[in-house]
Amino acid sequence: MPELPEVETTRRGLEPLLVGRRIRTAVVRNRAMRQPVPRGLPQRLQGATVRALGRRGKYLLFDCGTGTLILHLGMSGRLWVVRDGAAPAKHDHFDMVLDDGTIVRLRDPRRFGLVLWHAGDPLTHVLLAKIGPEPLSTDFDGAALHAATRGRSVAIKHALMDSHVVAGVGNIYASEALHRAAIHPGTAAGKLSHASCEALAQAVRETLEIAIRAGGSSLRDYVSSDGLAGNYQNEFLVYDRAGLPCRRCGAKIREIRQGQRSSFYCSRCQKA
DNA sequence: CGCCAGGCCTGCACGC
DNA sequence: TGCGTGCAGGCCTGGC
Repeated sequence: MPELPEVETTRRGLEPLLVGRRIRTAVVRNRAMRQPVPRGLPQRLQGATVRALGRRGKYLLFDCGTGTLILHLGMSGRLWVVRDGAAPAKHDHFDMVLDDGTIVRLRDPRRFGLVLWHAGDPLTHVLLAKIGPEPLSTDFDGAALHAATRGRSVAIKHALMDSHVVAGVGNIYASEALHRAAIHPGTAAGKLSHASCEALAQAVRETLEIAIRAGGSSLRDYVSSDGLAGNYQNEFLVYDRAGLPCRRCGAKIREIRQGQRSSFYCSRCQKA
């Protein structure tokens, strides 16, 4: 479930159910995530009231007053609300039981996700401190993208996925935004003009906003649960559309490998 | 069996 | 020396 639109969709879905609620108990069934889940986490959470549910990049931030639960969904993580008290399944590693009996449950088969605790300002956490501008904020625009890419020879697709350049853009939405801006994914980031950076920053913003409006994308391992089903996968311009016609010009979408990740683009719309 | 998958970190060799 | 870069590999499970 993991790029910014999916995380934001999750955040928006959980926020009204969570904020103001007390956490009755928390259960950790498997500590072996990308980093070990802190041993004392259930004790920290027990009795805490969730004051706010925020997001920075792909990280969800549960403000508990005395500290923050930092949660990342990795590649295969999903966070949803269980209302019927259903028994946890194989990869359900973490539960928060609220004072009204609902359960917020994390399922993450690959365990690339994170469940951490941080006392104080979460933005000072080592994993968050150096993250670049939020793409939907005014901090991110053509000038910011231009400044962040000067002198860099890396492919722009790669740069977009670099969280230090801009937060929250992953493999799907990098390809999508580049198509929207008519920029070839292999273009050296530092060669982009001011105008191209402006177009690309705008395209990143539009792509993410449209995807959020669609509730994010639902791929392969998605399990429908709580009205959190996303639909943006039906609107992909290029992602996973190799060989299919470009929605804009009709030329065949191509697939290449960049840094061991798949990139998709239209060779007619997106010039090198 | 091998390959692939929405993330992200580390280590290495290399060039400037 | 120190960076940026482009790789490879690792962390895991599951689907094809």
